[in-house]
Amino acid sequence: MAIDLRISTGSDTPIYRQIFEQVVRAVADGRLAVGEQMPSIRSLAESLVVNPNTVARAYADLARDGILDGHHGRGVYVAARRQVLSREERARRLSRAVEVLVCEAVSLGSPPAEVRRAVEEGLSALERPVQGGKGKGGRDV
Amino acid sequence: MAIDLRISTGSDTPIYRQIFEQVVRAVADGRLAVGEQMPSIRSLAESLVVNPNTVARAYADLARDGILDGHHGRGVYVAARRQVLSREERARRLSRAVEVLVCEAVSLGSPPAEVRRAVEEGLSALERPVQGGKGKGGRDV
Amino acid sequence: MAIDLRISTGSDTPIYRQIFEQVVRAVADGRLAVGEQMPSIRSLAESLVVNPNTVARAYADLARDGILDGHHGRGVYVAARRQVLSREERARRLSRAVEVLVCEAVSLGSPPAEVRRAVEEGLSALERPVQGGKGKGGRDV
Amino acid sequence: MAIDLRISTGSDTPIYRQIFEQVVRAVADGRLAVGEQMPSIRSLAESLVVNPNTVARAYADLARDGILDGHHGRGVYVAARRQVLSREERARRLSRAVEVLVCEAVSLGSPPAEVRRAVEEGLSALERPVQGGKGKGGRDV
DNA sequence: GTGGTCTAGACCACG
DNA sequence: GTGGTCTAGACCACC
Repeated sequence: MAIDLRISTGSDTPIYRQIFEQVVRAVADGRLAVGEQMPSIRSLAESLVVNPNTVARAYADLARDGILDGHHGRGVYVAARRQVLSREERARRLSRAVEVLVCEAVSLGSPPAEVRRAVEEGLSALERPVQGGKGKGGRDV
Repeated sequence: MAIDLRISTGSDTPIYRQIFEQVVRAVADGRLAVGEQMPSIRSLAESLVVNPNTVARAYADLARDGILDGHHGRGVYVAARRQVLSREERARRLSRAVEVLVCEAVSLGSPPAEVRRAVEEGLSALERPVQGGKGKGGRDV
Repeated sequence: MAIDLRISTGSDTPIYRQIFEQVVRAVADGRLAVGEQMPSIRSLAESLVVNPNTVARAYADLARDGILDGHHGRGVYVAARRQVLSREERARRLSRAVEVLVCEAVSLGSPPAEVRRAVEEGLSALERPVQGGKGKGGRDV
Repeated sequence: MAIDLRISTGSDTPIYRQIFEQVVRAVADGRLAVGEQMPSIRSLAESLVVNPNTVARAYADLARDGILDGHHGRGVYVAARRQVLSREERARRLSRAVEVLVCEAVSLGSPPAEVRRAVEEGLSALERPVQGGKGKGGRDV
């Protein structure tokens, strides 16, 4: 199998977004090579036990962002990586994401050191291969 | 000084959440002092041109998290800081927030170093409370 | 089995709070098992003849306290039990609840012994979970 | 001074109720003797720094329950103690108050032992003279 | 179909 | 005047 996806129905992240993010990450990691064929929408939906519409939405978002290509009946492929966002836009989105994190930390009363530790932990997982589900555990309801 | 709030109706962040976040940050920054009275639900709703229920929801969430304290007929006040959630719950929420950030970073193609820099920038605002300037003339509410 | 809820509109306890309390007790009693699906907001609202928002508020409060877990488009489920609040916060809330009870007892002229007896009676329901009887034919929702 | 009242504006118990309950308790304790004159509405309101309407409401509730008597221009007096509620009604109210406490305990995840301890603590304060404010601290906003 | 957000406006409790 | 509760009904996101 080309890619190992884990979705968690217990997460508050929508399933289509989880698929999106994990594919993006797999491409970034090199676990999915440029030109490689993705599983079809229906087969992936079946193996993940989710609605095909959900997979279709993830694939559509990935195609929109230039990570995947095709899906006109001949299969879906990993596209050549290219920057779709300007440097400014990327910085804006990153700092918005950080803002959300910091706000959560402040509202929790977590000190900066605790935030840094959590961020390092989150980032460290980035550079190592995935070794299982993340979040609250897959398929928990 | 009260507080200068700005909301954007076009954002994908709900209005009540925008209010929540801005109040949290204002309290963390020291722009809102403990014991200070917040604008009333009705007056804030009027100046933001949103429904009073929306403001009420934000205030209720802030009260639930121990940031504000509301009293029947007497207004809403900035509460003394206290830890409401258990250590486990805080860790759970913090790591979920980090995961969202990391996924966003990966999706943006931002390397870990860039994430760390952005986080440090976000955290730095917490460690240097506002020093009493009058601002640039934003619309106080 | 779902759950048999009854609300009274004439009570001074808000409807959303009545729902909250009954669900809490049902979970504590074992009448609602972890992972079990709750009736949908709309269907419960219809059978209780209240506004869906009222049920939604009760469900939201229950989710906030870690008793239920709701997912977009997939319904609301009984969550795994966990400690959400810090020890200090729990002690604070518990002692406030006790104070209300004691004041009521004093106002009623009930001696301490009577209060202790009533408390034991109230607590005993927690320690003997329901044993699977079908009830007396209450209107299940 | 005949009676020492402490009100806490930080409590979620209405001020008029706090006054009510403390007077009831003082009568039960014997700190207020039958026939003793109460401070006037306006003087009590002034010393507690609350609205006279609030004191008036408390006195009215106390008169309704047969704890106070008079206030037709000749002052308010502690009435002869008498049972105003039937045994059944008292039991019903007490068990409702216990129900609220138990529900709170369950939703907090506090075990029965913790509840018993908190109740004992609350009851023990009953039999000793008051030695200061209770709750979150008087006059805190 | 599900839950989440927002608006509009009513009514009540508290001070 | 304040905040809290409830209703009615709209629109959106997710599955």
